[in-house]
Amino acid sequence: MHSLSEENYLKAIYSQAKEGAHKITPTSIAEELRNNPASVIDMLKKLGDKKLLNYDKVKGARLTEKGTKIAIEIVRKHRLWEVFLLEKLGYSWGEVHDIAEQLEHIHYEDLTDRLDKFLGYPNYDPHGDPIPDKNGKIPATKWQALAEVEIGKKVKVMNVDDNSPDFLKYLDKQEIGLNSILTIKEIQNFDKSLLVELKGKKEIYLSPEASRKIFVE
Amino acid sequence: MHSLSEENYLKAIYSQAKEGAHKITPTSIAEELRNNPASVIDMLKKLGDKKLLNYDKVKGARLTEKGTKIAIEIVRKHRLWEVFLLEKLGYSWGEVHDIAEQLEHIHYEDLTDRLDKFLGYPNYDPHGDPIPDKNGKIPATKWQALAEVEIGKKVKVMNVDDNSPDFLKYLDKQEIGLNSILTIKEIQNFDKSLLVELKGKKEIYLSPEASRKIFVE
DNA sequence: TCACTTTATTAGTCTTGACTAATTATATTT
DNA sequence: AAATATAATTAGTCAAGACTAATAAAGTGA
Ligand SMILES: [Mn+2]
Ligand SMILES: [Mn+2]
Ligand SMILES: [Mn+2]
Ligand SMILES: [Mn+2]
Repeated sequence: MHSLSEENYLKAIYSQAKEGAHKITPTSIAEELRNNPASVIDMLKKLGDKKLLNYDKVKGARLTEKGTKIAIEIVRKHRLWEVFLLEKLGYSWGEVHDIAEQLEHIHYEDLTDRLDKFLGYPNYDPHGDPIPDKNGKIPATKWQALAEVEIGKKVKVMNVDDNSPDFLKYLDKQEIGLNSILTIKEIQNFDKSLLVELKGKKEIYLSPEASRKIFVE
Repeated sequence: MHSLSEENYLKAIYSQAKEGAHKITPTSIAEELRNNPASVIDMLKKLGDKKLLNYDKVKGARLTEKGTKIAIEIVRKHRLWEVFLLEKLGYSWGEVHDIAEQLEHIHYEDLTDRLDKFLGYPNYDPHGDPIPDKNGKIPATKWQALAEVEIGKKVKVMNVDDNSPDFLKYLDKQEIGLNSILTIKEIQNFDKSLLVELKGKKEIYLSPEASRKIFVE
């Protein structure tokens, strides 16, 4: 098996690739892992030796098939544990991420699949992120940032792009969660803030930053 | 928080004390952790500096109150996770220990107590070991080794003293588990093997080693 | 008591995965 | 193009936690 550190690197690189980063650099990885580029370069060398990725200055870091597979397994575990923590232990969606960050590194024959079964084979985690299946297949999702939605449209919240406790607590306070139904009432000209109607409840203003982190269909 | 390694040392020392070891030495700890006495001495120094234990050559290692508290928390987590793995994920009692060995090191506010609640506040783990409560209280148990039971007595299996997959698989094959009802039929003179009747099922021979690891009431 | 065996301890190394500081490459501005 | 800023890389260090080999201390048996 791979060390906790190695796994976190693979996951970080995978997630940047998934977000469409055109080049994954020591600096970008260091930022994500909150460590420094010199450390990252050491690790890139090591993971390169293990054939889990290729790194060169021009193309940046790219996971090999083997590396991708491992990253996806960790993502799968992470998201399944999040579901567990929310549904079975009653944590809020703002708390589950940090705990799953640890649980994702527990390895044992069959553990992930049993957890999956126990949870009833969920397709999405508490933040609306898709859970890879046993074979690493990930349901494609094609949601739209709330910021892109036209005025007047009625949409459903499917995903949030920022799992930080801060942001999620902010949404909790606004009473926005997954599956909330929103209608765009106004877009402020001066800063692109949105005025949205939260179905049946109230109207609220959302900052442009927030509206770029909320995905809907 | 303390490192995974530190926690494993505290747990090892705690468990030897619990078993009534009159002196806990670098060698005995090294044996339990499958590492070597020189490493243990380094760690004893470190844990001593942190006031988690006192070590001297004559008295051996003794946990302080603070050290004991931490050890009990880890034991609590370990046993609760074992219950989870058995009851919710369907692992056998021979598999749960190794997984719990990893899970016991996951830390997060409230996690243990929520798990406890989710599991319905169990009192014993899958091996019959008592689970410390929220305050570290451990239900006293006063069971008898099967090896000590008189001929003719009918007893119930309450605990097994060896959590290794090997031993537990051996018991599975004999169809002995927690709560099995046994009647001692014969004690072989030449080696103290027991002939026991497994209620309603069959008669089997148990080696003296096995009968010292099975606790009954 | 003396030789022998077992334990404890120290000293020195090693690996992992960080870090800082210095250096070299690349990009951006002027 | 030169000056400047940013990014990548190298070199050297460090702490944690392990190990081996060497030495010191206890314990045991004859
Ligand atoms: Mn992680
Ligand atoms: Mn998530
Ligand atoms: Mn452990
Ligand atoms: Mn147990």
